[in-house]
Amino acid sequence: MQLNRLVEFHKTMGDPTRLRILSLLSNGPLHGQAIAGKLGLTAPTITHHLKKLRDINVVFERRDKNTIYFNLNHLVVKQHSEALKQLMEGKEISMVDQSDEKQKIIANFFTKDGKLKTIPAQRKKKLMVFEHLIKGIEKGKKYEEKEINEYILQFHDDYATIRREFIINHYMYRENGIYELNPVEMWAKIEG
Amino acid sequence: MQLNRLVEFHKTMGDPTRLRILSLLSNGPLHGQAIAGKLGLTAPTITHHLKKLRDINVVFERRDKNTIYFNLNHLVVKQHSEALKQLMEGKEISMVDQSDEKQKIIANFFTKDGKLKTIPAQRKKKLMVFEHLIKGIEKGKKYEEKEINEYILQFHDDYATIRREFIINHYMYRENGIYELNPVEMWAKIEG
DNA sequence: TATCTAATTAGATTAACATCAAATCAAAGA
DNA sequence: TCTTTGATTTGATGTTAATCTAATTAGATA
Repeated sequence: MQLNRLVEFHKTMGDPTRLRILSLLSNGPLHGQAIAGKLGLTAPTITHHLKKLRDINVVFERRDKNTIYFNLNHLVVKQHSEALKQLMEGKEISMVDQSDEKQKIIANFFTKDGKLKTIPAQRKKKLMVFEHLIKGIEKGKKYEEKEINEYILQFHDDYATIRREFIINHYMYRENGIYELNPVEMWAKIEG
Repeated sequence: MQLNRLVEFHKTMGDPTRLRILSLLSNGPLHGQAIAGKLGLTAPTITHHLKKLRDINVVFERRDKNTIYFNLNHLVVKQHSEALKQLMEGKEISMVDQSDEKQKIIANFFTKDGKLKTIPAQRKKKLMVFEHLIKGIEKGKKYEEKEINEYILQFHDDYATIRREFIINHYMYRENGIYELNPVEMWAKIEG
């Protein structure tokens, strides 16, 4: 987890209007005007806040005709909450003041706001990146394919490819459309 | 959990300097000048940030001679992380838009930033307040007395009284100085 | 094509806030 | 009492950000 991302996350959550928007979305998708109405604010204000919420990937949108429905992405919230708790337990902020070789390689493939620039071509590096991505997935929890897609989307548009790679390299397994994290021993080995 | 408190918490966490201070404190207490030195900032700046961190009870201080050592309070961080996750799961923001009778009584005993104004004299109300306070304690986890004190301190100065009440009314039990939450069935009953 | 609807952008206003230098405060020790 | 040391307060400065109104864009439908 990068310090920057964590700061942006909390800065975004530190506003009553945005928390209320998320609270509304927790009951299901809504379109902009509905949100504006329920909160007694104007449409531009809602657009403003939704942009910030999108920036940290905690909401995403689906279009239907002229109307855009905004959806909540629970996973991203959980991931950041976890990161903060770990920071409090003395865990290092990686890829910022970390000089470790492996961390440096990984950092090269991400933008400063945490997006994956490209999927590495080299197998070894690719696996390092996947191991990093998988960190937000909880052990022992069952995920719908849709949830996995939304989770990956915060890092990269091509969620289908990456989701497939998670399976191929045994980071996760799938059963009847339900995904779950594999134990570490099963993951593809990074040689060298 | 009140919306205001959650907003203040996240606003406070949404600053790189403050996250770095907390990261430093996770390795043990430090005094102001030490923090300033490590972060390359001036003393007034550190004072400024520590005040904000104290406001949300995520740090507390102990004096030794002329020097003030700042300590991290893990529990409060965990509590707020949990509250946010629950908000995302559709749980209501209590005591804000909640009209429920019981919630109203409780709300009367707290300031808008979550401090307990007084310990209720009436037994029934007192128990309601205790049930509210205990919400940040994790089931099945063992706590040192010191941790319990620090946890209570975020609500009220007289942590000794309240800690004792927790035991008397069977919200928690103590064994060899280690505290743990009791199952709900054991708690004192609120009649009426 | 003209029109309706939902969302966004632009620009303005106002409030909050991070940081620093200089001044002040408070406890300890000489 | 005087000095030292660590922490805080004050005031200034520059920046970020929440919200609104008015104007604009972009799809959909008639």
